[in-house]
Amino acid sequence: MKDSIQKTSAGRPRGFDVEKALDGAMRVFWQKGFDGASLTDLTDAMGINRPSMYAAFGNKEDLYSKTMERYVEARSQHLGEYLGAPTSRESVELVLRDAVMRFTDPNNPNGGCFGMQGAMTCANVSPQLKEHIEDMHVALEKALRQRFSRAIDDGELPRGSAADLARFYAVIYQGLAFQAKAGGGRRELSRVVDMALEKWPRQSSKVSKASSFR
Amino acid sequence: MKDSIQKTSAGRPRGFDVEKALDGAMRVFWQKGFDGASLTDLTDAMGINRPSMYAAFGNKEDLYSKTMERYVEARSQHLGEYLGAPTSRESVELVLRDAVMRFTDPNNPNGGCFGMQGAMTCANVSPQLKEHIEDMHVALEKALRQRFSRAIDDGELPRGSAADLARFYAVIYQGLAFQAKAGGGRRELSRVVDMALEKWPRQSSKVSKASSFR
DNA sequence: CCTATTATAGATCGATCAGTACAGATTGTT
DNA sequence: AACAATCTGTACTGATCGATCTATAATAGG
Repeated sequence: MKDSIQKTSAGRPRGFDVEKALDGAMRVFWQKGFDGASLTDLTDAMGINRPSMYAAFGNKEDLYSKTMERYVEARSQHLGEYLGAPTSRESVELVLRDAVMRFTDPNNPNGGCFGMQGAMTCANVSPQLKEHIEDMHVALEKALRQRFSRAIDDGELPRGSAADLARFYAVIYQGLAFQAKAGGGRRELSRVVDMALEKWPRQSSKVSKASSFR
Repeated sequence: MKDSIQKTSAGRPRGFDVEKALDGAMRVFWQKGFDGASLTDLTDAMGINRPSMYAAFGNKEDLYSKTMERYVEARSQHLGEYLGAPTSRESVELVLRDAVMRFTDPNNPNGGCFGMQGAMTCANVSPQLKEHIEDMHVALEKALRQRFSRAIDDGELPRGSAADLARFYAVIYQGLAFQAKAGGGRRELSRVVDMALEKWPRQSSKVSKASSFR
């Protein structure tokens, strides 16, 4: 039989696209959270009915887990690219600029970050999934920290600053995600990124010039 | 009878403390979100039964609204004090330090900020309440902006920086709240506050000098 | 064609949801 | 003591929840 290669499995073929369905489910979970999304909401958005969903994905929590996985996979792929930039500062800037674009994407019905939405609404899921979601959020900070460590080795950054910088920009990232849901537009959030990469403004009376702030 | 002064209302007196009950409800809403919190969860935590809750607070959404009001009232009171500091920078520092303490308070079973939790889990509430929650979040940024405007008039800050600074520190605030839920400890978040009030670290070997991005 | 296998569709399951009816309990007023 | 008013506790409502049963449709291998 040599199955397992998912070749031509006998039987009626699936009448929907799994990834499209996951995208539909993600939209609903993103907008309503885990508890707020009902099976009716989900299957409607997925374009399938209940038994098809259960056969293909297991149950509601499994479906949630799979949408989350799909989301983080796409995200971490981009993250990897950005962290490949020559300097850590360029890397961070790429990450943050891209974040602003995504968080404020008008094509994205729900602003912000699906992963963060998940972390705030996963109170009623299994401990394992909860832990998995938590790990996911540490991933960004961890990736940044590794990138900054490399920058230290390269002489781009002073020693001992990797962990602090990683945490700082993780906070910026997450703050941007929330602010995007709270009315922050693309231009405004871009200014925040500018500032996060700059410094506290000089005293007024004089100066301002070099720091500029625009 | 000149009622309305809520004096000695005839009838059996209420057997519970309204504010204690609201605190119990807040804990549940904070942990589970609006959809995730069931009436059983809520009344258990409030120490009362269903009819008492409905008689005293209206319905689930009203209860949610009242816990939120109670939360923001306490918060805005402290905020007002902090913004009264001599300089805007002191004000911001007080706000952020206090935020870190609250977000990471071990007595607080749920980390982070209840208001932000609300913004992420209010998809299934009425549009009015949703709007009210949104306004609430703009309030911090607005208060900061006014404080920075005053600082500009005082000559503490360069002209035209109020809106940007307000948005920047609002992002920091909200990022801290989320990071507190994602494992960030008190020491780590305090370092982030330090950095938010400082500047990007100097280059180690040479410089990236004026390049400065953007 | 026949059988095995898998997916779809509608109906339905027990459990739980938010909300309430009703009877008893506790107060102030007369 | 009697009454009106208010709160509490139990049990219940219809609706909806997540999940499944059953029947039928569609495919592959024989």
